[in-house]
Amino acid sequence: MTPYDDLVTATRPVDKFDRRRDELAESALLTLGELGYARASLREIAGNSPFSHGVVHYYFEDKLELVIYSVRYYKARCVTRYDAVVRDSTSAEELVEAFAAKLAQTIREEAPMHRLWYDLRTQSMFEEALRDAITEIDAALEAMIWRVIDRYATLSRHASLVTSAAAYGMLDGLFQQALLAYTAGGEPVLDGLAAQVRAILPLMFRQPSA
Amino acid sequence: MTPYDDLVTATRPVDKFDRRRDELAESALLTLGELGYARASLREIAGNSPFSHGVVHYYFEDKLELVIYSVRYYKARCVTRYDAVVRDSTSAEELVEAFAAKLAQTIREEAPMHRLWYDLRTQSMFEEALRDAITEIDAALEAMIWRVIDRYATLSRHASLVTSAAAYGMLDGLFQQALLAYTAGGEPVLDGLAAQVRAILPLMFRQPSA
DNA sequence: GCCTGTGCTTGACAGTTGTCAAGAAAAGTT
DNA sequence: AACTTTTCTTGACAACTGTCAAGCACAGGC
Repeated sequence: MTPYDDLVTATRPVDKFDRRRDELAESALLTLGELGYARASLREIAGNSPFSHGVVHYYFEDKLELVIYSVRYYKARCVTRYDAVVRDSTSAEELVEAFAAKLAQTIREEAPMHRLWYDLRTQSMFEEALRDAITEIDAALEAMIWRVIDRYATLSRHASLVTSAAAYGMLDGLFQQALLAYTAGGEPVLDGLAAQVRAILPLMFRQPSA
Repeated sequence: MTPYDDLVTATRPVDKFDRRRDELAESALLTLGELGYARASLREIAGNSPFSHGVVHYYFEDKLELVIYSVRYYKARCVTRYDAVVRDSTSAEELVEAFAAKLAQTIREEAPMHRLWYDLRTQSMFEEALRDAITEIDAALEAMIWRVIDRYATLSRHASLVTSAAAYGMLDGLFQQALLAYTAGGEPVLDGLAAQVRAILPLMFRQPSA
């Protein structure tokens, strides 16, 4: 770390360090997603990476820091998952359709990551050290869902009947249920999720009298 | 086990055996609820019981069998939790009110058991050996919720707009959210849960035009 | 070409885990 | 009272865990 490095780009050395952390996080997510938090040992994690098991303590304080860093690293990317849908939809019906499809797609394509998320969120009820990070990510996910709900309200010209927390809680429940069923039963259940969302989202808004 | 024992009561020895299993399960639930599935060791479990750590393998094949037996033992009691509410309510409003209160109460009084349940359900996505038992209990919980929904439909004379699975998924999501918040923030959040349920349950039925 | 510091590997550590066998203790039978 | 069976405890086992220190490899600066 020479002085003029800092002149060129103020955060160069940190960046290099952080790039390795990201690389490790990416590898860790593979194993964590496969085995879950409790059963993913550092040796197993390192085994699925280009590095040896000792390297973790060069880049992270302990296992917990690696896990938290990893899940933050993942979730940072995916809290914008529905933003394109929100932006591009031009009618409430189109929005619901695209949103439901995207929900099913992410289960299909990233089931292990979602399993890991629910695992960590549940562990945070037993392990206080996890709580802050989980709470923060959960809030970001709630905000993500609310952008969908709010957009629906705008497009349909109907005020939402539910709070942000309630909308997130309910949709998250359906999502988790679908993930569980998908894990046991595979592909077929995803159509059910889409159908559920199509049926339920409109109920959160003032109904056209019928 | 003498022959005439079987004459007196056909299942006597089994019952005695099972009574000890229940006793062990009850102790195990204490520790499991406190530490979660992964961190609750057999020694810790036995430590919170009148027995020593070796006794587990006299009554159970392995740790998994003990855990599954324990959670089954607990859930068998509590899938009837809302039946009195269902039976005694004489109006839809009264039903919602009593149901919401009961939901909050069970978080207040049995939070560790609920944490354990969600822990095990999540672990079942990683550990196939858990899946059958979890699936079965989950179905029983869904049926429990449906009895409430169905009763509401009868009392309010409005057909339900959601399926059994959807109703369970949504309410379970809200419940889990409240449990998480309660674990971090305590008592105050429970009022929020009751309010949410009051607001949301009616949305699952055909609305009075408004 | 030597030297220094960063990056990484290796091997060991102390502690914990589920499991089980050997036998003590208790209960039941004759 | 002698003997059998059931019940339970103790102590050991191999495997596995997170952690960390010692040292190798290899870059860049002199």
